[in-house]
Amino acid sequence: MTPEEQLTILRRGAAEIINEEELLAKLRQGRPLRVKLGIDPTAPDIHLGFAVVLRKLRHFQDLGHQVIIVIGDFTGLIGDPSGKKETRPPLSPEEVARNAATYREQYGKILDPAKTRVTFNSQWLGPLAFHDVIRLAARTTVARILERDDFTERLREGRPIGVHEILYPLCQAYDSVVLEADVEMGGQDQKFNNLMGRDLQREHGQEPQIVFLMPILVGLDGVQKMSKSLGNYIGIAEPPDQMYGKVMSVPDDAMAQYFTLCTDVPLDEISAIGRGLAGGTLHPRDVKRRLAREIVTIYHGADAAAAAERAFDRVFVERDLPEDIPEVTLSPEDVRDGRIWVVRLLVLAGLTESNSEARRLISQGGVSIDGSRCTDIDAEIEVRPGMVLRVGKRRFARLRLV
RNA sequence: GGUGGGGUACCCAAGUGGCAACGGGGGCGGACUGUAGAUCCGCUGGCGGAAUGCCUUCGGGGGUUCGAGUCCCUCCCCCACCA
Repeated sequence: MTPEEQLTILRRGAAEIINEEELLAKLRQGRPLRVKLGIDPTAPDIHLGFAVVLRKLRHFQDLGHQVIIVIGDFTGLIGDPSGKKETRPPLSPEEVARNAATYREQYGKILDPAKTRVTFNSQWLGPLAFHDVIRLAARTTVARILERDDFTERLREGRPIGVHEILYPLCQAYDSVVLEADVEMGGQDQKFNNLMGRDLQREHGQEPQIVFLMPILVGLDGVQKMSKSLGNYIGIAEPPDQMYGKVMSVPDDAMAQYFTLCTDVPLDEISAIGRGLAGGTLHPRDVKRRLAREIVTIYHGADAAAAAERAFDRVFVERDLPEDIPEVTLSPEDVRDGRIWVVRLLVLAGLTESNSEARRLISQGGVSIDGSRCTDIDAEIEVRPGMVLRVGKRRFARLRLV
């Protein structure tokens, strides 16, 4: 494949490439490029937002390039300050190790493990002596580092900035030097850090890396970036049904971005979809169903996606019961004369956390038993095995008696 | 070392003697529908099988008061500015 063709593939979805000419020049060298991605091992599960970057790495791999994942077990001790409004508490070595292990398990769903090299930056950052760190720190200035948007903002708002946080970009940049990276991949919020790598490589007489930035995927709320801590994410290891449902809850406005960044649907087809939506010839729901199918297929296969769609329709479109309902066992002492108080029943079934919550849901009309709504807080329910309790649209339990 | 500002529920944030605690976000439920999308409405400490009922909660611990998030004492923690 010609370098120009490669560039076309790589460009898909990219937010910014600094810069394309240099990337093209590197591609023309005809050797496998070393494409680096630093991982901050804080969130243990890979979600679609993070997958955006991994998928781009996969594109590089498919074009014959080498991917190097740097698990930032050392920088993880700092916690990437990017985009953070506050200092992040450092992770313990145990946490870092556990999270790194999870990553190793999960990235194989996207990357080709045979073409992926995994490194830990404690390997080279750990042995540095304090005087090495000082020398490294001398390569840049406080003013330069404070240029970073998030630092500037925190400074202005009087929020704390730890001295160790200032070292973060330097550590990451040093990774690039050690690995002689040709390209550093990252989310858009990594721009500053990745540029620092470029500068530092130049100082070390290396050919500077290409800074390759992908957009930040918006989360399920449609506003904030997808992240584990905000709870607005779709994990790539989540079961198909759950994944499908979550994709269906993506706001309409975010669909185009998801198609571009999370699926392999060709770009011209995506813009055709966009036109169809704007012109009213395509129904947003159908488009979203397609999106959900595409995404679930990537991580679980076409069969699972089809099954997830059926399950979704069953529960949310037809308002029918799902096929698999968790069973709950009642013991005889919970039941008196074959009856039990609804509130108690819901709590015992684990459908509500407290009596108060159960009362609330009942009076709001959110509880039904065998399909008929129960609005009486005082109701005595005659228990029968196989009875199905439903709270809201999504919580179910089937009764079993001992 | 000095001065000043803070710690309230999942988060943000009001509240200077009557507080289970304004408001926003989030979450949950309902209606509607096009899906867990959009919009509108409601709920959002626990116990309590109906209470103007009881218990627990405003950084910790004491105290004043019929009554304290609110006043007093003390301790802990965070931040900024000056040096």
